[in-house]
Order: sequence, then structure tokens, then C-alpha cells
Amino acid sequence: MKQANDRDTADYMAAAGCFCLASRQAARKITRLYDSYMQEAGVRITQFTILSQLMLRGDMPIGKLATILGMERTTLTRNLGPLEQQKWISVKAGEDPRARMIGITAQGRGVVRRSFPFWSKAQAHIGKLLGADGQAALKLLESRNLG
Amino acid sequence: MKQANDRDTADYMAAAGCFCLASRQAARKITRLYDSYMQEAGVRITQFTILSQLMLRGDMPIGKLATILGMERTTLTRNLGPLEQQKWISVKAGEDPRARMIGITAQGRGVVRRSFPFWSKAQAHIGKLLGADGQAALKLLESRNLG
DNA sequence: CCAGGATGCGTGTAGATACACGTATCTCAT
DNA sequence: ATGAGATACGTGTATCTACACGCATCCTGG
Repeated sequence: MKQANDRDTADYMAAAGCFCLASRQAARKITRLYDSYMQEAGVRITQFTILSQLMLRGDMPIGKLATILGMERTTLTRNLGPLEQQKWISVKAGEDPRARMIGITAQGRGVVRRSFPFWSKAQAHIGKLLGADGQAALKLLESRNLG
Repeated sequence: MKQANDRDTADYMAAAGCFCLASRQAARKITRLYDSYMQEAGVRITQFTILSQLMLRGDMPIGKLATILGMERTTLTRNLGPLEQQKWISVKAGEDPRARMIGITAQGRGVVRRSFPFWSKAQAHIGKLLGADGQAALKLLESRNLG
């Protein structure tokens, strides 16, 4: 105990139960697992997620997509860069000239189609690791409004 | 339904229940909330987490710390950069000259001490948002071995 | 019509994340 | 002793994340 002299170390023990550490740790591990599966498909899970959301929900402005993904708008803007470069998404002005409507291209759909089986394997793998209660826990977190 | 023609769209609906999206979404939102509280303390939650772990567990090599944090070793190496620059941690070779022992400095302890109240507020805030079941869900995920 | 607040975005800056690859050191069986 | 495999790391590259700030456009009360 090198920090035995630290009078209030006991207080800091609380930090061991940090919700932030728990959530990020889980997210990192889960992301690595998905990415390891997606790698063969040549697409990252972040990108796959964006593309599949566009595929499922149709075109939408950046802000709305960011909300759906629980991501900062400016973060999403950066993430769209590589996707646009690959021509997997299209960007055009909406009725409101301020809005930038994002849509998935035919090529983007192809990417989703081809990479879906890999995503599916990753999903199955992590589902097994999580177990029924772990999956339920994640769904609960998803349903919570965390701001 | 702009993608009504897409024959297998139904299959892709599964992507809506992606465990990866759920975990990352939660982690992003939670991280933003913690960081907004920590900002006043001049330290990021990522950094606070690293420092407090060192404070609680004492010096250790990079690899071990990375495992504890559920982080890639190389990621941790990058994250240690700013901390070392601020002199919040010390780096020295261990008995095994390959290993780099990381330790928290007196200044680093001061940072943890001063920023702890802000962390505590964030923890309380998110605890309320999560609710008892949400907290339990997060603890369950933390206990799961996800690789 | 027309300020003034609200809304939708991009960029500068800075840090967080991780894979592929390469280096140095250790360990152990021969 | 020594060579092969294991271990502990750093770096190059690329992406992900988000705050502060600023710009353009929309909308609404006067």
C-alpha cells in the first residue's frame, strides 16, 4: 500500500464503482469484438451503424441522425467524411438550405448487404458473451433517457 | 419508405437492436455528462479514471493498467502522454527493463483530490438518470467477461 | 418590414481508440 | 550456452469523439 499515508484514499474507493468507467469499458470491448468481425468486410462498425440506420430510416439531416446515434453532431460530421469519400452516402441540401440531407447510395447499400453477415456473427458472439441478462441490461440502458 | 424496393430490408431491421450501438450510445452520453462536470476541475474523465486507478491500486506496468481499464494497451500509451506532460504521473522502468511502471505523482494526487467532488456530482447525476435498475444493469455488464 | 433569438452546420483544436508492425527482453528447453 | 517462442512496449496510420466558436438561414413579435 504505497498510498497508505493518503488520509482520504478510502473516499476515493468510490471511484472504483464509476458508472463512466463501466460503460466505456463495456463499449470498448464490444466495439473491438464487432470491429474484428467487420474487418473482413472492409467496413468499421461505426460506419456500418451509420449506413444501416440510413438504410432503415431513409434520408435525414445530420442533426437528426446524430440524435439517433447518441452522438455529437460535430462528431458525426467528421465520421461522414470517410463515408462520403467512399461514395457510400450522398449529401445534398434539404428544403431548408441550412440542413444537409444525408442519404445512403446504391454502393452504400451494397456495403451493408455484403457486411451484414459479419455483423450478424459479431452480434451472435457478443450475445452469447452477454447472456440473456446481459442483453436485457443493455436494452435497458438503451431505453433510458441519458440526456 | 424510400427503400421499399429493397427486398431484404426486413433482415437489416435486426441492426436496430445492435448491442454495439446500444453500448456505445450509452457510453457517449455518460461520458459527455461526466466531462461536463469535470471540466470545471480542468481534467477529463478519462484522465481522472486513470489517475484514480493508480491512486487506488498503486504503481503498475502499462499492460496491467490497460487490462484494468478494458483499454487497448496502445491506446493507454497515447492517453498517458498528456498526463506525463502535466507531471501527473511518473514513468520509470521496472525490474523487468521491458516494463514501464506507471505511478501517480504528488501533483497527480492533488488533481484527484480537487476533482473528486465534481466526479461525485456527475456520479450522483447519472445514478439518478439510470435509476436503481439501470445501475444494476451497468454493474452486471461490468462483471461480464467480454474478452 | 425587420431586428433578434432560435436553428442547422462546419472548422479549429485536442484528446481517445485501436490495428499492424517492429524492437527489446525474458524464459525455457535442449 | 543458445535459439525459439513468449512477453512488454512504442510508433505509424486512421478513425472516433466532442467542446468552443463562428456563419448562414429561419422564424416571430412589433
